[in-house]
Amino acid sequence: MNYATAQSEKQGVCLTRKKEIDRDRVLDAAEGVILESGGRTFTLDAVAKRAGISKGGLVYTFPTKDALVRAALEREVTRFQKAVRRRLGDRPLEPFELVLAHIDEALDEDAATTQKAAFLVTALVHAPDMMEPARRYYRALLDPLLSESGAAHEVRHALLAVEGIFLLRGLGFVEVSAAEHKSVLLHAREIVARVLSER
Amino acid sequence: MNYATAQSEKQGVCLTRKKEIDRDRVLDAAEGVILESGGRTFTLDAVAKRAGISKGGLVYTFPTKDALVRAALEREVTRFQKAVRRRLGDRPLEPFELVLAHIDEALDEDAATTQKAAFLVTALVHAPDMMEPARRYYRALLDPLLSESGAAHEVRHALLAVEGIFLLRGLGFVEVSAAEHKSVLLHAREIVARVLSER
DNA sequence: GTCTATATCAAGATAGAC
DNA sequence: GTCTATCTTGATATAGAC
Repeated sequence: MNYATAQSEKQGVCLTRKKEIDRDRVLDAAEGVILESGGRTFTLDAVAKRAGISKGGLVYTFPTKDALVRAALEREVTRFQKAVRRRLGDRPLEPFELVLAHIDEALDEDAATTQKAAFLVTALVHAPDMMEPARRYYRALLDPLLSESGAAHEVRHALLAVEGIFLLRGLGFVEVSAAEHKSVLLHAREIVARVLSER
Repeated sequence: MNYATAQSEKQGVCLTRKKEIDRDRVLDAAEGVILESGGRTFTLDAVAKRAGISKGGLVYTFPTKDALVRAALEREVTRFQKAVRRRLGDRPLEPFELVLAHIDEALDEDAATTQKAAFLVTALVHAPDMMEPARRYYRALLDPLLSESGAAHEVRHALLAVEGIFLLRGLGFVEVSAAEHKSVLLHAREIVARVLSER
């Protein structure tokens, strides 16, 4: 059957055959549009144009706008999550160490990446029920800290400060230089590191 | 002239004449729609219906959607700002005390009000350049803390944690009970109060 | 000053050619 | 699998009656 033939052709490495739409390239375009326009002109046309494909091709790859937003958010969250896990090596996911790794990863990303992730928040407005990936991530990070123990208080506070500057800046509520942002993260890191060393 | 007559009739207390559209009622409706729908069905029709007026009447009162969003945000920010100022009485706007008053006011508001304000963030996506009121407020609050002095570090950190839980919760990234939210704010308040008393 | 009815336009989604 | 062209919807904004 030529259907099966087409399938196998698709899965192999094709240098000569018709190009397939690169999902990552599309997601980059989507994030780029959101980042630059702040969400107002976050339209399928804009994404397609930026990705250098037609709207039909875009819609074929991501059947709905929700699917596009979900994929963009999911990619961003899992990328960050994997980077955090990598820092922990094969150690178990101990709550305080998880927070420390989270902060360290945030410190390592440059301002542009931070901004990029923050503006994904904007996308949520277009598809508010698509934030499950982000919710899962934050739950793992924050839930263990919502108990009432003293040290958890401190770590929770540090984590919230990190997210606070991240969101305030990303949403455009405050203008904060990269240096000031970094200074906040370093302070938070100090606190968590101290708590960890004192145990 | 009957034009002047109509004007004076409008300005006086009219019990019998045709009612004038209550701007606050409209803004309440706008916030209600945003709050319940998360911004997706934040449409003029929805606002008009909720306010119990026609779309024409709505558009007459707020000529554009941007004007509506701006007014809603401005009202919310100035309301909060005035409440904070009231706490300070006639004292000058000393940075640390300002932060303390900000936290105290946030503590006094119930969860619903907090959520309401947080979801106004959603409205910003519809009119991103309308956030000047919020930016002004945050600038006054945060800028004095961005210096490098040690005490400012601590106060800044506390403030950011407060805003962090506020935004994470308001945007739906984490599910936090009212009690947990309050606990975070109380911890932050403790820190700022201690810094103030130690000076 | 407020309402009804409508023009206008843009965006998400579809159908069919290649 | 991707593209062009089109359909459909729904939302902003306007025009004109009351």
